[in-house]
Amino acid sequence: MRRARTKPAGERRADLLAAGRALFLAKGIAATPLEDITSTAGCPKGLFYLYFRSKEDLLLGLPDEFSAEFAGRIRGAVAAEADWTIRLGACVRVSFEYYRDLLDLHEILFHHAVHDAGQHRHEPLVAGVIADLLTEGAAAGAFDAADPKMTAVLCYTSMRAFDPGFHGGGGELADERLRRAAQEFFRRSAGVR
Amino acid sequence: MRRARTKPAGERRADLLAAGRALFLAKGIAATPLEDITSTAGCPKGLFYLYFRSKEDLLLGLPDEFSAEFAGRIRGAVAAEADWTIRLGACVRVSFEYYRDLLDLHEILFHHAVHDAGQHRHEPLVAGVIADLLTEGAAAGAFDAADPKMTAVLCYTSMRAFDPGFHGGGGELADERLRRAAQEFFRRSAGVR
Amino acid sequence: MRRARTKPAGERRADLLAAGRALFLAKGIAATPLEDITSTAGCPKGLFYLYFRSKEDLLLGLPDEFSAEFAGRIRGAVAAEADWTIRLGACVRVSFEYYRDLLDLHEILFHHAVHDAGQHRHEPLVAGVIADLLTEGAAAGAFDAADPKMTAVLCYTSMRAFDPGFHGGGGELADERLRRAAQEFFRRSAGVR
Amino acid sequence: MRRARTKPAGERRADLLAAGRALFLAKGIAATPLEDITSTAGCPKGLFYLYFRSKEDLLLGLPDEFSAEFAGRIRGAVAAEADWTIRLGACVRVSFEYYRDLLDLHEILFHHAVHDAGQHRHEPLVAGVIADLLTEGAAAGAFDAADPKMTAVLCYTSMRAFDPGFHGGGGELADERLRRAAQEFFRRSAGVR
DNA sequence: GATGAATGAGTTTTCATTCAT
DNA sequence: TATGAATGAAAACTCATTCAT
Repeated sequence: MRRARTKPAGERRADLLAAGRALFLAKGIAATPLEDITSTAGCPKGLFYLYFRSKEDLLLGLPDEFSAEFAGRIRGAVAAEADWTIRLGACVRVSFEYYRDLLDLHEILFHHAVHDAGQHRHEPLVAGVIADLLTEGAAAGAFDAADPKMTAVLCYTSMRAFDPGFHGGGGELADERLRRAAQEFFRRSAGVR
Repeated sequence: MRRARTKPAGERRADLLAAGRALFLAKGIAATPLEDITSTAGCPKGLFYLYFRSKEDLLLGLPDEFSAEFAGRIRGAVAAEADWTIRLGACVRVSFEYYRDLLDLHEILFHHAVHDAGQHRHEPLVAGVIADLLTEGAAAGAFDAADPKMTAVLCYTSMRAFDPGFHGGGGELADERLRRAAQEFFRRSAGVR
Repeated sequence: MRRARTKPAGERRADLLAAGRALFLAKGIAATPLEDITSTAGCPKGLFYLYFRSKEDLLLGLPDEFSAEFAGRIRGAVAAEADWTIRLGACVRVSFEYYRDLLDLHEILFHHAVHDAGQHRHEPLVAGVIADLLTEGAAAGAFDAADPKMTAVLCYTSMRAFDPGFHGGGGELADERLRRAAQEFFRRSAGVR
Repeated sequence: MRRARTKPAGERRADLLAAGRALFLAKGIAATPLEDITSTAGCPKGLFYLYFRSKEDLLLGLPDEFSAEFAGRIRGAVAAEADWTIRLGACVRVSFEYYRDLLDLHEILFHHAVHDAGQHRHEPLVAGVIADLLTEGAAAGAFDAADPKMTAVLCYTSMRAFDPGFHGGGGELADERLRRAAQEFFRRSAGVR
């Protein structure tokens, strides 16, 4: 029929969110006019305001989504393993992948938030998952981090190195080196026995 | 005399750079109109274009300044010590201080660069200093990092945890914990013997 | 049953008219989106167009209502009295009351009409009632207005002074003074013998 | 030279004010886009915001201008006469003229203000001038208004009858009748001896 | 050089009205 | 009949950059 002018509200909202996500990632927030978002989402400009109060409002909707997704991915990968060291490795692997996909957006949103709503409320989620991993691993006698919570924060922030931007055009080789270094880096930080 | 309208070119440029830095930090790049910069710098709007080709041009001038300053501070602190482990500690200490002052601007510029000029040209400088420290320390038999360069990148990125935003309102206590955890974190990563 | 979605057409129309009246009064015509009207009336947006051709059409429906109501009230009050001077007093009293309730809306509609449909078609009604009073009173030998019709117009317009806005926050005392002054004012204008 | 891209600030502001005045009068506030104002004033859109913070701000600038002008005109005409009854007549004549020119704008602004800033702060000025006339005339033994202040308010509001809209297309004859009736109306209200 | 008024393309946002369901 | 998502033209406002003085 190809009619479908009307879409379920949830889907429309998701389309707009996705369009915003893609465009902010590609060009930055300020450089993305609202009209680009709606045309990418395949809807007229005015419809945007049926789902979001303003451009700002769209921005506010994105971080939660991602932080939750990131945290969920790590948790899932960790839960799939039994051995603590392997769990730690899984955490690193998944994060590496995630950053490759979404870090930039994460960062963009993160920084936008700084100027606006004040503090970064979406970060702790991921750092918390890592902290849990370190704490529980320590309780199980597998790790030995002096201050799991703070260590988790440091581990979390170090992940930004996974952003391809950090080592020019190293290519696959550099990637592989980075993965390996990160695995070692996390193991040492966690104090793997 | 009421003259004094004229200022040495170097000073004017510096004033504008400083004004930009302060305002970008406070409100973000997109949210800072050029006029705010000139009025903060205390000069007429038109004068701006005598010192910079465009707003963008001002942005481009800032990162080098900071990256060099950061790298220089670390290098200085490291050089002031003889023992490798203490040098590492000094590196962490200085970085902590630096981030407290300037991280946000650093980040803002960093992210602006991503969408614009492409790759982050100012990061490697600092990561390079850390890499040198790890490499030289390893050569001296004090450290044992498998891949000093990559480890340095990870160490460098982890420093973002020093951003006060990362742990709500922890206050002095949390700061102290973080400093201590960071020292341990770096020592482990470096593989201090 | 959860039915009751349907309402008699007359009632729906009245609800919308009432909602428009209240909102135009509170915020002005231009500042009142159609959606506010329908939501205040408790009906979906689309339904509006079943009862009115356009927003403009709603506006057009309001003045007649009010002008007729106002004229009717005066006529009623006048008819209830026998003495001409008392009749004039009743006219003033009723007008005072009416203006306190509805002047603003009256004015809003009046002004809207100016730019739109051209001339104020609802004013003459009230002025006409006053003109009748003056003319008939004069015929009965009770009044002596040189030009009853024009005098009636002047009397009618002077009533705008009853708008509370015209004398700040005078309170009850100022109100009483105004009532008294208006009574005298009308008596003199009518040339009460 | 016909250059003159630049204009004295005062003149530009006045041009915009005048353009706004003319257009609001002709089409109403809501129906006048900002761009019409600037194009009428012969300047680009953006320049508007150098002189006014917003469209609203322009509106706010108009009433004072007019109320002062109106009051001034009356005062001037009154001062030019010696006899109190003639003074009253001059007041009516001048007001009649004024209303013919500017009433609509006056009214438009008046009503806009109602919804915005609340109370009509510009009316009292004119009513005050009339009140002075009545009070001083009474002191001189020429008038006899029971409550000069309230009577002045009633006289002032009655002037709205001068708005051509109030008697359809009566033409010159109706105008003459209205002038005459108004003169008589004011004389009676003032209680001319 | 120095100045700040001028410029106008580009953005966000609003909302009356339509229309598929 | 009833609904509210869809539509897009139109409006307000911003601001980097230019340029006459």
